[in-house]
Amino acid sequence: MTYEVTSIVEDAALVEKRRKQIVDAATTLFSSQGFFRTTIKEIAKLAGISSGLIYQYVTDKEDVLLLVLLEVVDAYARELPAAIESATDPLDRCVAAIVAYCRVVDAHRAATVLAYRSTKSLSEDRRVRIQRRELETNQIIAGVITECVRKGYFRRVNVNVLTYQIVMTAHAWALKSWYFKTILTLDDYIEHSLDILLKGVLAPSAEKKWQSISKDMASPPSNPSR
Amino acid sequence: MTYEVTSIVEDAALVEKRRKQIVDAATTLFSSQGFFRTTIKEIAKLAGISSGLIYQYVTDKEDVLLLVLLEVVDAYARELPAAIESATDPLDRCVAAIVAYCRVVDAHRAATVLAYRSTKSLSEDRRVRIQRRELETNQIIAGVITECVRKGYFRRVNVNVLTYQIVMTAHAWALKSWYFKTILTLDDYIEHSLDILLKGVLAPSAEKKWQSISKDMASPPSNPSR
Amino acid sequence: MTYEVTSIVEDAALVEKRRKQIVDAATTLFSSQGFFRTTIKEIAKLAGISSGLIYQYVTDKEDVLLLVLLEVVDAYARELPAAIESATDPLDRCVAAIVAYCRVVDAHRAATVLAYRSTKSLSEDRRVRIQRRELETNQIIAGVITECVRKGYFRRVNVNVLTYQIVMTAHAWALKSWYFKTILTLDDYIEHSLDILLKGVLAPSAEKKWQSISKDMASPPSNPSR
Amino acid sequence: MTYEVTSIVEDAALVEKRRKQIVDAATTLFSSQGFFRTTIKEIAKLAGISSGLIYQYVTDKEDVLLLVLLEVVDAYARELPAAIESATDPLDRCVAAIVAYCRVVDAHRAATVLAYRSTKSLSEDRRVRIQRRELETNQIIAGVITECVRKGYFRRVNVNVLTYQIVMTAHAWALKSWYFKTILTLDDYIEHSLDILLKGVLAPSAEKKWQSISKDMASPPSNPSR
DNA sequence: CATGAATGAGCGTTCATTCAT
DNA sequence: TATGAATGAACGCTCATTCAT
Repeated sequence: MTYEVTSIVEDAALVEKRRKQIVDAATTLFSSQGFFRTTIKEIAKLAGISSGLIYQYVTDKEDVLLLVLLEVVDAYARELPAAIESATDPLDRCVAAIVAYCRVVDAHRAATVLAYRSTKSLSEDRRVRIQRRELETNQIIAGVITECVRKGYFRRVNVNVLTYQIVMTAHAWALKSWYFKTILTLDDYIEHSLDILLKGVLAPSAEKKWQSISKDMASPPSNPSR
Repeated sequence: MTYEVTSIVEDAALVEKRRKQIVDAATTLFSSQGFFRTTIKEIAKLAGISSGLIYQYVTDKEDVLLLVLLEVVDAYARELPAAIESATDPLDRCVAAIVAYCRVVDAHRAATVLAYRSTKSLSEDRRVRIQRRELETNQIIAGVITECVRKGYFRRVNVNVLTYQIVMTAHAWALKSWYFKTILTLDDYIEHSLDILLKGVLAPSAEKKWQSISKDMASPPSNPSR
Repeated sequence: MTYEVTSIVEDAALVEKRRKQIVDAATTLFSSQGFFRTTIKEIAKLAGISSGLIYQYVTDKEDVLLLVLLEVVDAYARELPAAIESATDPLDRCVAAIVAYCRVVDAHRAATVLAYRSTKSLSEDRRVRIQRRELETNQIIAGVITECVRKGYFRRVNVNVLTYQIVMTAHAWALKSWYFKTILTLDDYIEHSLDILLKGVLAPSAEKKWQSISKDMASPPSNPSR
Repeated sequence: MTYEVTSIVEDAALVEKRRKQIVDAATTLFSSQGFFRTTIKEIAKLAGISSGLIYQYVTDKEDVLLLVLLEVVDAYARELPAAIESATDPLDRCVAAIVAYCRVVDAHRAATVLAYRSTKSLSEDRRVRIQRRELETNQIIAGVITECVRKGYFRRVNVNVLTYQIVMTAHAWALKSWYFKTILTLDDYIEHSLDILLKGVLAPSAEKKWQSISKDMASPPSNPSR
């Protein structure tokens, strides 16, 4: 997970450690105050180091933002595959992927919102690096969808549009948490979203299978018609 | 459309005119450079007035942002109802609402993205005002969905979740336009999205009606399985 | 005397006034502490304005240095011609030029030293501008030398080398004033320098004329052999 | 050649070696970028040592500058006497001294300019040490001039002024090399300068001797009247 | 002796905001 | 009402110097 962000310090372990301190502090601060309202000195203070030291591990304030955003997209890239591997049947895998994605978003809620707010604060080339990673993650989801289509579970839909529909559904949990948090839990949200999204693409022949999966899910929608 | 934003100047018509100049300039600049990278001087210059004058119509730089964001959410509040009124049957109204929402987003792509980027730059109370407006707009959509459910067109889904699913679908066109623009047109996007979203909630008895609506739409998905 | 240094402020008279304040303050400070040890805030304070205001009249700290150095070279360009015009005979004019040059240097001692210390702190293009002005001033001296040669007062010497010999003689008064001030006065210095320099280039036929000029000079070398 | 600059390290040979590394690196960097634009890290890197180590051999960054400038003035003090000893006749010795001085300056062009730029960056007491050395070197030249005067080769001129005239002539080759390099070679420059300077002080009786010396010089002025 | 990570004071510069005109 | 010159707090960043290893 080398970030291709150059550091003056050579000791790899130290770089790892310091960067973690910096990124952790910056994530907290950027999330609550935004990139521009956060000062390098605040980051340094929260990270427990001096402000000058940050520049031994990073070239720019923008570089700190890049590191923070990479951390988020990497969390997806790390955790999604693990979730998928737990199952073999395409439909199971698809559901697992969606559930996992939503949970990762929930765990990184602040950082997810930050990505939407701050990606444009990056220089062109750094922004492109983030977008490339997002596409890579999306390919994982697109992959399981394609499996489902091949296996005849899904009717023939536009895979890319469906992929983003799923992605946006997950992101919405973070982006609109100020609203959702007032009306339902994450598990409810996942249930309802799966219900809406998958019902729309299931082939008739797969509906029975879906119902059994649906029933197995831990906490059934508590309030289906609110 | 009094914005509850205090102005020193009393002549209402002049206030209207100046604010329009300011908001237009600010929208352009905020969208391309972001809130923090844009200076009051730049806004003044583009608006064709002096920087000092801005403070006769606004208390703060943040106030300018508020005005800009209110403009966007108002565009929804203005144009959605118009689209809905064109039809009477709930399903037609629902489709019309979704299509209209997507088109409004497309017309305000930059500003929509801006809303996601910059809402958090507002102070708590101003942010809440924006969110309240967003909810009001969403109520319009929730309304037509409820109509569809009552009429038996839609099965009993969580109306609020579905509403945001629709909203996020429309917003996604703006938020991920860097990607979508490379693979399909707005019309294609709307088609595919409707296909996925509505199929998932239509009651069996309404499917025939949906098919006829679907067929009437100008440009059918040109590439359904891409 | 437009300095081709861009200012944000448009009122020409104000620009003139503020720049004078800035240049005067900067000249004092740069001379006593050097360019790098002097801060913008110090300049602002001494100039009686705020630090931010400086950037309305200058783009850079380096720009302030440029203005200061231009002031010095302009002093030469302004005062030399005046001194020369006072006489018509080439030899008289040449002596007048040298004397005048030495006096200008004396009046701008600190700034002259500054030019030697700090010209290299300028960016390439700004340094070139200064050098070009220096050459222009030198042309004035080279001109009177050429006149003297044509008139047969001077034997045929390398005009450019002699020109710089004269220039360096004058500058030396500033550059080595820490030494000269301990052993003689400016007038003495001029006398001795003229004695050495001109004797070396006078044609035999002009020696009589030189002696009469020499005798006319106010304060004869008080200590010819020290 | 103990520089009276205190070092923590005791091994004299090592001190010598390290100081040479440091001074060599610093001379290069100071000359091209100036004292303030050069960082201790850059010096350390070019010297092939760590930045911390420099402080074992020097107390200050300013101390490094002192060492560098002492090196230059020492070059004069070292090489001038050698040049003079090659001849016995005062006039020969004088010419040899001037020629040698010019050549030393040429060999240390960058460092000579550096001395003019940076001497004032030193603290008072360190600056005085440099000036004292400069005066010592000048005494060598003043010495041969005095010899010439005693021997009747030179008329009675102000020895100190003439000494500095010579010194400045040599320094000018470095200070104004941006100009001279475009119009003549070092040898031409020396020729012309000697021609102007010495002609002005030669007693009539010594002119013949001067002419024979002059003729012996390798490359006669190629362009005497330019 | 030597290293280089760490510190933190201090600088140039920007820009929202004010206010005399 | 309108202007734009003026203010000054605040920020990102640099770098001489120290010190644990």
